[in-house]
Amino acid sequence: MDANTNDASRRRGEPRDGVPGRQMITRKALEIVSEHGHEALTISGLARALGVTPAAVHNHASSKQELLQWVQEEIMAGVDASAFCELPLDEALRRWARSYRDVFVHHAPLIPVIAVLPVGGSPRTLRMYESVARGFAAAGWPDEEIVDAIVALESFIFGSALDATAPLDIFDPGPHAASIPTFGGALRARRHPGRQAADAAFQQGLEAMIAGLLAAPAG
Amino acid sequence: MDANTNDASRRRGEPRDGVPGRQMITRKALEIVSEHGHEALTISGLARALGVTPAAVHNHASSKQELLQWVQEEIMAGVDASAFCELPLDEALRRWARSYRDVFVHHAPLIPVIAVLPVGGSPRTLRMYESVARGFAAAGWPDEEIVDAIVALESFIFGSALDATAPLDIFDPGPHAASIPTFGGALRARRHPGRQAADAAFQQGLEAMIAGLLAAPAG
DNA sequence: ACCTGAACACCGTTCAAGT
DNA sequence: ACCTGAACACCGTTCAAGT
Repeated sequence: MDANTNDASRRRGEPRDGVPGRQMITRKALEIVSEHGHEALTISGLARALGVTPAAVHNHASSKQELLQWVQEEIMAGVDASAFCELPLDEALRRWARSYRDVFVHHAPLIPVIAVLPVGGSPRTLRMYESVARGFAAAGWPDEEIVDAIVALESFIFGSALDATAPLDIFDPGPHAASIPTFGGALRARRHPGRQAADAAFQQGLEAMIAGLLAAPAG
Repeated sequence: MDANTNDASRRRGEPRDGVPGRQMITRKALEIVSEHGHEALTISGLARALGVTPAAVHNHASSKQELLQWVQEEIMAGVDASAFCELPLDEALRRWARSYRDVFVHHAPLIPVIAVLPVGGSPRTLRMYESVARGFAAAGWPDEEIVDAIVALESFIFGSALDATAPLDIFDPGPHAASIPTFGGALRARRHPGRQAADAAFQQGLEAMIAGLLAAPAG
């Protein structure tokens, strides 16, 4: 039983007891995404969960885009980019990439929307990029190669997190199993079942990309 | 002027001249996505473009999910996985990955939806996986490593295509430019401007991942 | 300052009724 | 077989009116 249940007896214009504000709205939004997926994150549903009207939410977040930026800022707080000033580049990249992906696996359904969200509205995201860039620079990378490397890693991270949101039976060939003997055999030979499969693929790809990047920093 | 403009004078129940059917619906859906982005691909809008009611579209595709599977099957036809039976694995992977990404950059806004769509409904997608798996197997890869490698590459491909859909100014730091000296400098030092930036990051990442995978097939 | 209530222009989906 | 028309339960967004 939540204190924010809809109270139909409240008269119009009467303020609510708990000030909604950005903080409470963002918190509730993350709660909804965690429990019911990103398709459940609607202004209307959020307002319902807060016990107010959709128009009241719009009074704080002037658009759904702004609401998503609040969520982005909140989520990026979980990404750990602290290793770049203490560890060698490869180890720092490993830690950063894992925590980055973990955050988006935990809030998986938000990936496609946050991956294309401008970062200017999220100071925390900018600080993360600054840390990663410093790691590359400290390792002797030339300025003009750094952003491409970061974008490539981030693409892999987002793609992997996206993959982790796919249904477990995404590779189920259905009635066409007979036409894919090799791939079907490879599917059955996999070491890690269910949810762990996506993790294993991420680990393998991350090691490959880091090794490949650090072996050929000239692009 | 399209022949499919809405004809309000047609009486109810009267069949249309051009049979809509799966083929015409899919064609129109791709047209809409190419011209107006994936957010414009709605059953209602599609019906409007076809000059019928939304219910008429539902008569063929019983849900939006089914419509998207038709689109998936159509789009995957553009992915070239033919190189795996004629070229060395690394070169075949390069060709496949580039054509795969090109297809989804061309139909960019569909990535987040198709990336998590079960493949059982798309025979063409299954055939593609079979070709890639055969390429790995022919190169001597053990069965249990193949799927993870494919998934890792695919995650990077989807992530890169997703990145290509991001607004050009996604890295614009806005009022916080002063707080990111290193990253800001790296942004200005990039060799490739605008749309080419995403391509460059993809190329660098692809070479890194292929090199990394083929150097350590044991994962 | 902040909310309600009502409106507007949309969605996807279902289904009886028509031809 | 295939479509229309109407309905249902939703969206995001705006805005006058209330306190």
